[in-house]
Amino acid sequence: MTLEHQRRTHRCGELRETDAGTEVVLAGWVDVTRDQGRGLVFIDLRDRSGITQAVVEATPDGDGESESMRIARSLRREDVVILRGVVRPRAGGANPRLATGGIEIAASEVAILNRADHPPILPDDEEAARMDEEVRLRNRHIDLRRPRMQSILGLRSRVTRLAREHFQDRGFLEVETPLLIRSTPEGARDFVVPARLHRGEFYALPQSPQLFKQILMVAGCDRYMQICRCLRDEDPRADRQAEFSQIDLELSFTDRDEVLEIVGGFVRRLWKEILDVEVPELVRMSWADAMNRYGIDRPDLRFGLELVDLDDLAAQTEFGVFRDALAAEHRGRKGVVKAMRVPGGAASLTRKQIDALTEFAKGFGLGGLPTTKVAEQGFETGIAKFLAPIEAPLRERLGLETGDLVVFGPGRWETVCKALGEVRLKLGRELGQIDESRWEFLWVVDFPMFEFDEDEERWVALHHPFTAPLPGQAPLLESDPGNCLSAGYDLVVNGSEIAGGSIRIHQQAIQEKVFELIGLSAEEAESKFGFLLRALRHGAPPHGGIAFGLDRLVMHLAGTENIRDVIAFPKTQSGGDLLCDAPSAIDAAQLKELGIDLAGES
RNA sequence: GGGGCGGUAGCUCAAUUGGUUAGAGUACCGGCCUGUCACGCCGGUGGUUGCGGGUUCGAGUCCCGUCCGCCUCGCCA
Repeated sequence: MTLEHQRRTHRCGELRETDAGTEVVLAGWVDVTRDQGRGLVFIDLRDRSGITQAVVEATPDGDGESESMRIARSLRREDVVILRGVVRPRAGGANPRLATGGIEIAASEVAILNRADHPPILPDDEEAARMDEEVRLRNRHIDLRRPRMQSILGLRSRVTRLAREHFQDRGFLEVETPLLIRSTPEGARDFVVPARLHRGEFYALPQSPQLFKQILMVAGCDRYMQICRCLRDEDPRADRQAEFSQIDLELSFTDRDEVLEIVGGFVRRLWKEILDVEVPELVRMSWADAMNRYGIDRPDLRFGLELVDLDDLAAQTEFGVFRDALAAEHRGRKGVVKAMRVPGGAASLTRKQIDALTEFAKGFGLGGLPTTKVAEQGFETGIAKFLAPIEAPLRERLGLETGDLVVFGPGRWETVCKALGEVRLKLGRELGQIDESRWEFLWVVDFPMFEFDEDEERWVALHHPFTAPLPGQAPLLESDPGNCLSAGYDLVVNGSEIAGGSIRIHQQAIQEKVFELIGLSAEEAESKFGFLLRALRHGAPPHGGIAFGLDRLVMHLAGTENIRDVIAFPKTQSGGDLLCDAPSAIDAAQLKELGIDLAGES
């Protein structure tokens, strides 16, 4: 049998000095060749597992050019070849940069499985880092050959394998849920698919399997898991795609503590097995604490720069900005004054940087960003004169030291939290306060059930409208929905939300009440979510669950900040697939069959 | 929908105030080279400057429009 029809015996990253003397057959892509002249050609052969150097040599008596030598000299990058030879220690010294650097294959026979056209890009990690991502995405079949990308694909595969193993070992049943479902109100914009057999009607692609996994609980599945695709027609970000994956879980007869315990165990196992990092028992923080101290519902605990409440002290000053902020009231909530101590900030931040920070904060709705510097003799610059009367308690509360900068955020609570939270993150990054080697996990719990939507002038569910109130909080749905806490929870690592879920409403009456509060009439609720309400009537167990953002999880484990790096075939910011050039126009015949007329350009 | 940055050879980039035939590295093609591994040396091919329009004697460069990519605000139950 000729070489090109034989099977490889090893992969390109496997052979070591201990294999010396073995005859092997390797197949792969030509990474590069080094032609030393008529008598000697090196071939670096690459597959997913690594690179092995093969050598084609003229026979010592030099009886002219062999067929293998002729082929070897003709090889070009990314040609697909197979070769046979004997493993031997390197004659020319080891290459410490390769795992196989101690050996080489003395190739006796080389055959071409497939010639490659001149490749538009090369699968080189260093070049890829400089390359326009557009070019990489357009040539994804080559980009994915890079060692880094192969390694991430492998990592992602290990994560999904571990998830299936971990949860299925604990009684979770893997169940698939439909992709063509009913469009539902609330939440993100749906992707929509025309229904040929029902002219004028549409399926929606699922934003998540939420309702189906709840119905699986009603159906007695007890514990469900799925690695599923979710689709939300919203603008992407660096860590967000319209099409993404979740590790989706749901449990019956459970409570919040059990869910957090099970999920915490999985996360600790993941970090241990993938990164060999011991993650301690996960801490919990209330949403209110997170917002007040970090200005955000997913705090990055790798650094300080915490926000401190100053309402009482600010009220003792004559500073109009503080007094106005505190006097203002919005939807029953008084304005606040918060402050942040920036250690050493008086020296490390220039006037120009502070001005830029002010503009940055204004971008989040803050009226301004008063600051002052802490000197030996008192406060200097900025609003120092207003602060003089409260100097001693202010120093104590913020732990101020000479050389610090203090940043103040007066205004509506939501605005101050958002703006100072963003200022905190920006300063943390720019002042090099973030220890990239740390992993800071926490559960954020005790979310409010609702937040008020100023534009639509109605309550909207902070999590989703199937989230249950915390035990004992249900009466507040009637009396004070704005202060009713939910049984929702988010898992946060290093300021990034990697999982979120809740204990669900399993009683129809409470579900109807929540629908009513978010402005969904009984008729609408019945028409949009009737199948869920009907299920809740037919014996729904208490249940709850969670979903991991798989892509983001892999981003953290892989150490990348680009979600496209962890998705084999990602989309661009405008939702395009540059490899297959989707989306695209479709035939008039297809449109006709679907009963769709396109409106003219508007 | 808003804001910012970018688009010149296959790839990464350069091109003075608007001025000759748009250059370099690399890749690619040809030749040479028996221990390379970012191989080396010699020679060569390669351009709708994203696209369309305008100003100008003359546009990669200035103006208008548009497309595409990235970041970001809004949005993402």
